[in-house]
Amino acid sequence: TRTYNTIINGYLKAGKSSEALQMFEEMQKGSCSRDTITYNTMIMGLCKAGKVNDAYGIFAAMEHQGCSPDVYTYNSIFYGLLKVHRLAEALTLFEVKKTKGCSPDHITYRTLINGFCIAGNADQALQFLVDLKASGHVPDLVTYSTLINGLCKVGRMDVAYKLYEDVLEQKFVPNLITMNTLLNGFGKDGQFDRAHQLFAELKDMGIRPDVVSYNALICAAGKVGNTDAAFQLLEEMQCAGCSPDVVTYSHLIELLSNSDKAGQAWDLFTQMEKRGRHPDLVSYNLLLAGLVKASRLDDACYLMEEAKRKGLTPD
RNA sequence: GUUUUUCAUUGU
Repeated sequence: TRTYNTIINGYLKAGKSSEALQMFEEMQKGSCSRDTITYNTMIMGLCKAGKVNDAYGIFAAMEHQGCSPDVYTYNSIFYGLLKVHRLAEALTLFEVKKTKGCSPDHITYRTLINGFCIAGNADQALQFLVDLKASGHVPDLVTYSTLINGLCKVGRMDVAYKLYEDVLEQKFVPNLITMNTLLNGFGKDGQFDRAHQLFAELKDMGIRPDVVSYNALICAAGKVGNTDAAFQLLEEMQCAGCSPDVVTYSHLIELLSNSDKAGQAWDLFTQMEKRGRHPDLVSYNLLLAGLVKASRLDDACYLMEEAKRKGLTPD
C-alpha cells in the first residue's frame, strides 16, 4: 500500500492524473487495499490539478469504501473547494465535520482563511480567525499577513490596521511582507501619507525596504497624482541600492500616461529598455493607453508593431 | 529516520 501511495503521489506531482487514477483503480481490484493516505493523496493531487469534482467524488465515496476521512482529507477538500470558489459548500462541510468530531487544526484554519481571502470574503475569513483563537490556536504571522492582505484588497483599511496592531500586541515581529502588504493597502486606498508613514516605520524596525516596498509607494504617489514624489522615490530607491524593475517603470509610465505626459512616458519606456529591463505586455499596454489618450494613434500603432516584433502578443 | 494537506506583499 505504501508503495502504491508513493507512486500515485509521484504521478500526481508530475501532472499525470490519469495514470494516478489507474493505479488507484488497480488497488481496488488487487491485493493492496487503499488506506486513508491513498485517498488523501488522490484528493489533494486532483485538487491541485483543478479537478475538484473528481476529488470530491472520491471524497464522497471513501466512507462507503471503508476509509474514514481525517483532518488531512478535510483540509485537502477545503483547499479544493475554495480554489474554485465554492465557498458555501466549504462552509457547510466545515460545520458537518465539526459535528462528526473531527476538529480543525491550524492548517484547516489557514486554508480556510486563505481561501476566503482570495475569494474576497474577508468577513468570513475574520470569523475563522476568531474561531481559531477560541479553539486555543495561535495565529501566526503568515495567517495575519494573509488576512491583512484580504482586508486591504476590499478596502477595509481600518480593520487591516487593527490586525496589524494585534500582531504588534502579541509580540510578533512583522516582517517585510507584512509591512509591504499594509503599505500597499494604504497606497491603493489613496492614503499616501499613511503609506509613507509605514515606510518610515519599517525602516525604523530595521527592515530594509525592497523593490516591492518602493513600487507600492510609487504607486501610492501616483494614485494621488504626486508625480514629483514618485520620481523622488525612484531616485531614492536607486541611492539605496535597490534597482527599479519592470513594475517600477510600469507605475511611472502609467502615472505619466494618466497625466497627459505620453511623451515623457515614452522617454521613460526607452530608458527602461536601455537599462536592460525588458518591457513586457503590461508596460506596452500602459504606454499604448497613454498614446491613445493623447490621440497619438500612429505612434500607438507603431508601438504595437514593435511589441509584436519582440514576440509579444497584444491582448 | 521511508507515503498524503495549507500558506502572505507590487503593475494594465
